[in-house]
Amino acid sequence: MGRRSTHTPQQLRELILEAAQEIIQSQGLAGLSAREIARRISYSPGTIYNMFQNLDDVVLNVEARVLDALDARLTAVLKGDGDTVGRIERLAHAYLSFTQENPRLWNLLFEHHMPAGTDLPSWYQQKLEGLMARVEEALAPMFPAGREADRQRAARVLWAGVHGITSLSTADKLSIVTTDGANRLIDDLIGTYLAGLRGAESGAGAQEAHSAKP
Amino acid sequence: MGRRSTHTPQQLRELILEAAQEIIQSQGLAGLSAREIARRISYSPGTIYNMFQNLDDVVLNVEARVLDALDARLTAVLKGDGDTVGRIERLAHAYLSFTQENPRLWNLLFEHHMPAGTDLPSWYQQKLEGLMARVEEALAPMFPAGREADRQRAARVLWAGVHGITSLSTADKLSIVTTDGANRLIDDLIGTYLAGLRGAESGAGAQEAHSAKP
DNA sequence: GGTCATGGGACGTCGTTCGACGCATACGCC
DNA sequence: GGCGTATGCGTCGAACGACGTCCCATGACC
Repeated sequence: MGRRSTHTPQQLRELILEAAQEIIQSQGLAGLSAREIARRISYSPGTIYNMFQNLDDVVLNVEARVLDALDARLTAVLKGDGDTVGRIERLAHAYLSFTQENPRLWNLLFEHHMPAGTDLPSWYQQKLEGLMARVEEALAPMFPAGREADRQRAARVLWAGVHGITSLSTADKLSIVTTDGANRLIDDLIGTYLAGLRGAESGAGAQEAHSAKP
Repeated sequence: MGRRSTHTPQQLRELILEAAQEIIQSQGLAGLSAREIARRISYSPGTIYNMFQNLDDVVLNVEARVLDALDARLTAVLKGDGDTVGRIERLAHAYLSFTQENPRLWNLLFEHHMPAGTDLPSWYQQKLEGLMARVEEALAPMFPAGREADRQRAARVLWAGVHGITSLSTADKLSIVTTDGANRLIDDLIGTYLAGLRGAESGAGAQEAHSAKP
């Protein structure tokens, strides 16, 4: 069979990723197969291997799309204004909504592993750091200059905490009945943790939450 | 080939689960196959289907063993005494150590999903609640009688928070370099969250879900 | 001798490879 | 410029080994 010239290589890549994403979205990673992708885009399985190294490579690129979509969502939410706590809560709830709207795509990020011996590509790590940067950004007003390390740690703790609540709740492993439960837990985490942060600050006299340092 | 009578059904089950656990431990869930289990225990693949419904069933029972092992570890850690915060931190670090010693077994709990339409069995949910009960237990001294709902929420938030840190850290998705990083984040979470709890208590006499922000 | 655990082949699936095919393009020739 | 041929390479689909699962003749135990 000769070349078709119906799609440019770039279009073909997108076609494959789009199909793969749809399959994962509706049937989970376990439902993904090279043959099923090929069927959907009316190409043969072999063609996929012209564009990607293997199925893992396809999956990794779908993950990239998911991370981008999540980042877009968080970025949009940060556009509005409001007090610091409110912004953080909006971020967290946006994260939770995203995972609830796209549970299988989000699960993909954690159930798919690189074959042994190969690390995550650096662009992947950069996308992760970009997400974390959103939290640090929202957290910035609470930390005076010079406390970047503290801000970074707080951002990671909150990010991981929200992730944990989200993860256990979508996996149905937190003994939570309602969706609302996860939202409440997130508010509790953020409210209480930030209260603890402020308490430590004022208690130690090192810094004040919202006021400028003398 | 006739019956062997070299193993009782119960022994055979254990043999299968043991082999499956070893495979997952060394190669991850993706490396597990009925044929590989059969090879290791010197039975044929068909025999596995006499003892278990299918491979998912085998995996689910391996998960049960992992949950039991984790529970035993947490229980042992709670035996000692110390102040409340110390006990909680010991719990959390025990959880983290367990996941670091058995990363693939622990991952199993989250990368394996029930086939669509079937829920987690109730005994599985009970094991999860048993784990959560450990946290509530350690948290008990901080809550007066009548605040069981608050204690339950705090336990879930802390459990999920530690889980999130652990999860992202073992998946290498928290931009953490050292193992020590995860430990520090956990201490920060517990210390700061509990400080926030205490602040809310002394301020309002009792904490409330959303009003924890002063 | 009857029961039934067991072995192992069968079926349809999978990921991945690879050589043959034939379309799109480039070139040679008139 | 037009036409025929040669070349390159995108594409197909068969092939391979491994997979989950099913099935039933077999033959070891009671």
